[in-house]
Amino acid sequence: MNNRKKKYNCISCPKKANCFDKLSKEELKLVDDNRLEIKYNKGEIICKQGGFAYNILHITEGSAKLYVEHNDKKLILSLLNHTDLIGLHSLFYNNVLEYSAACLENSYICSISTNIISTLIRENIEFATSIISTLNKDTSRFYNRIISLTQKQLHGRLADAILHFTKEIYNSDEIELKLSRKDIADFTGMSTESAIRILKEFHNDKIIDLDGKKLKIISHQILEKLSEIG
Amino acid sequence: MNNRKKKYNCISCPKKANCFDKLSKEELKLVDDNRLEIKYNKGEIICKQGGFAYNILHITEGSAKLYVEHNDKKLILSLLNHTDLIGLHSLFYNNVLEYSAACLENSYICSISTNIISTLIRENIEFATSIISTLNKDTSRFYNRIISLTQKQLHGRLADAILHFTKEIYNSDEIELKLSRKDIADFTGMSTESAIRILKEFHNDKIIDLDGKKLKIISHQILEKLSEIG
DNA sequence: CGCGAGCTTGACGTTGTTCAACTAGAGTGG
DNA sequence: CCACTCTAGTTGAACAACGTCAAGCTCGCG
Repeated sequence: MNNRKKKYNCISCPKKANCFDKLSKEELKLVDDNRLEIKYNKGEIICKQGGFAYNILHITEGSAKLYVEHNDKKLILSLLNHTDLIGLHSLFYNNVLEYSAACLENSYICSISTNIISTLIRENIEFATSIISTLNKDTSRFYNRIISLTQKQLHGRLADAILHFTKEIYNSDEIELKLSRKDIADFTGMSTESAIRILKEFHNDKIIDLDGKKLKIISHQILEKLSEIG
Repeated sequence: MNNRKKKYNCISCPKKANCFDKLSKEELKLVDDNRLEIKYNKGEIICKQGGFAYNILHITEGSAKLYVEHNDKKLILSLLNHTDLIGLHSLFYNNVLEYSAACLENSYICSISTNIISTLIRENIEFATSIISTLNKDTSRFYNRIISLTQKQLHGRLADAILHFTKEIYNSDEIELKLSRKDIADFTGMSTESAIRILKEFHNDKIIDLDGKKLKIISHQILEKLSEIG
């Protein structure tokens, strides 16, 4: 499996997901020997809803969107970066993926067989509890998403999205979005036109400063308020 | 802790959640010795969003609704019966609950300290993987819920709900709902009035037969179609 | 018998989508 | 270098979906 030169290796990889910190050097070596490193271009699909879930994916470099599809409509559930693993939700449950993921920029993805991960879970209880912790963190994000999407109106949903991007994804008030307007609409569960209209409204009302994909928060206070009142 | 007479005991309990099948008799004894059995009346709250998550709850008899609250509005995420455990999503992650649960009828609830469950997870890897499986099954239900709630219109959402109740909760085409009209609305993310109107529409169109809380499916086909087209 | 909670109905207003047209910018081939 | 095309982004108007409000109803219960 090691027939291609890899850019990273698991033992020294500075971007490995948290749960891998629980693994010994020998265990990391096992992962390293059994992974593939794949380069994807912007827009390419990493894994597909309805397909087999044989691998756990890790974004070593780049970023991706995770989404579910229904009748040609998409809902982006989350944005992924190197802190996330894709596919954990199929472990010990089913081997069919319930979501798709696609790259938002050119990315390097590590692919590890679920067998390897399952084996490590069975052999290293610290790793196992860390996986449970990771799963539950994901679920926690779901609760926030589902409240936002079902209980709030467009302005509240968009405020949530902007706060999520700046606080949790980029950790900066001034960001360069990798999402298209349609992606923003798919993330907030509204039509593209509505997303554009409200973004412009926020801009005109000096809540944000928006120039193409450059976004800067001007008033945290108003965004938080909009998020709260829904 | 054993100062009150209990109606059930873990070793012989016919209704224990699946993951407890992985425990030895000694381990089940440990659970049995460290649990409380509490009788709740219909409508009473079992656990509260924002409160501490010190216990894992199991519905030994009865049923409950699990919901999230935001600005006085509720969204019922799922209906619970004896196959479910409440509180697993806080394990190894945080000790604050992200949802509430309330009884839909008079119920017996077992309360087990998360410490006991954590210990068992660390000591019994089959139990641990079974917990992961349970968590992932829950997440899978979330995917369906979030698609239903965000991508479908009222008729599709209500069709989803009816199919869910009959197929997954009661496993019968003819059921006696324990939910009020408002609960149905909270489950499908619509106003009470809309829920009533569309239920009546389904009744008039001979898709279901509805008399108070007695519900019978007449046309699976149309319900499935409505669910599909959204 | 009267009270109150849950249920039901119709009228109306708001929210958000759809549709169609238009614009700007990036890539392509002659 | 200039049409040409293609895609993403933008705008306004019409329309549909859905919630809100207010009123009336029903049924169980004290």
